[in-house]
Amino acid sequence: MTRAAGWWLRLHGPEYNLAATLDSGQAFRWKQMAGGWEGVVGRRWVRLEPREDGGVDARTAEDPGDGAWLREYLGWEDDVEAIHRAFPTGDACLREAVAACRGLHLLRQDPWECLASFILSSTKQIVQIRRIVEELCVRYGEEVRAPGACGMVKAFPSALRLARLGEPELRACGMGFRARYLGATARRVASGAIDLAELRRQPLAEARRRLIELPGVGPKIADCVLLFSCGFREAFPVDVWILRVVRELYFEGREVRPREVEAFIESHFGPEGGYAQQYLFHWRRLRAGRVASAGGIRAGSGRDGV
DNA sequence: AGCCAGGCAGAGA
DNA sequence: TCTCTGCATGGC
Repeated sequence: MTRAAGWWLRLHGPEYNLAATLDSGQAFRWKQMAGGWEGVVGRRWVRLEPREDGGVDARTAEDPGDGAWLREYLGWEDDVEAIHRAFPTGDACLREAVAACRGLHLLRQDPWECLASFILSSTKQIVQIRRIVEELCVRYGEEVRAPGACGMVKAFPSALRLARLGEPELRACGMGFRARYLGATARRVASGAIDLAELRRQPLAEARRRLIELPGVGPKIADCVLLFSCGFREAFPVDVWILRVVRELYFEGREVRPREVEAFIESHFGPEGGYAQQYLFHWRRLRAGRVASAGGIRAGSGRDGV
């Protein structure tokens, strides 16, 4: 339906958790504003508001059509109850994590935006990744129609656009040594040396190999792209938070080697491991008070309290 | 003030 | 194959 200020779309479904989904380190551009979340999906500005019944109201600046693009992006059709049933039985730790962020969905993002964002993520805190990505968009993204005084926001800049920039222009966004990796990978994507849209149609191992060939992309970032944009739900990115939480929950806090942790992960979590990973990651960060949208449930000073 | 951050690449063993 | 180190920048 349409109104003077734009278009509305109503998504019906049980218990979709916008805060947990949009503020769990999968995507970096969503802003919580006046009880809703505002961001850009592809070339569309979107405002999402949670509904009492668990559904979501979406406001757009232009005709959203049937909204299939938004349902796709939000992972709306993912049957999370079935996914929970696929988790290892008897894993009480995982059940607690699921309970703490019920309604969290994995997103299906644009592969280029996801890849570029995670190249910028290495040894950066999420708050800082947000700032760098925002700066990159403000400087080099194309305008997208939006409500408000300004009337527009910026899309995520294309690979071609970034490929044509020099390293100093990228560094100006505050990304430091990652500028060389982002520029080099942008050139590989822009030249057609790799087809990101094709990855989802390849076997996971093959897609992963292709991604790791890119400058600045190793196993962790490859897994993020596979999980957050290609729909490979068995992909399991292992970062410092996952290392920490898996050691705490399954190794009594012992400083076991990453190799050993990865072997455990591979044998334990199964085909929906990617979802399990996201629950554990977000739950652990909630507990550490590192999630802005958590508001009232912040734990103490924000330092890690075991 | 000093440690750490959704890691990766290159060097050397 | 593995371990170690440098890398830019800024939050806490």
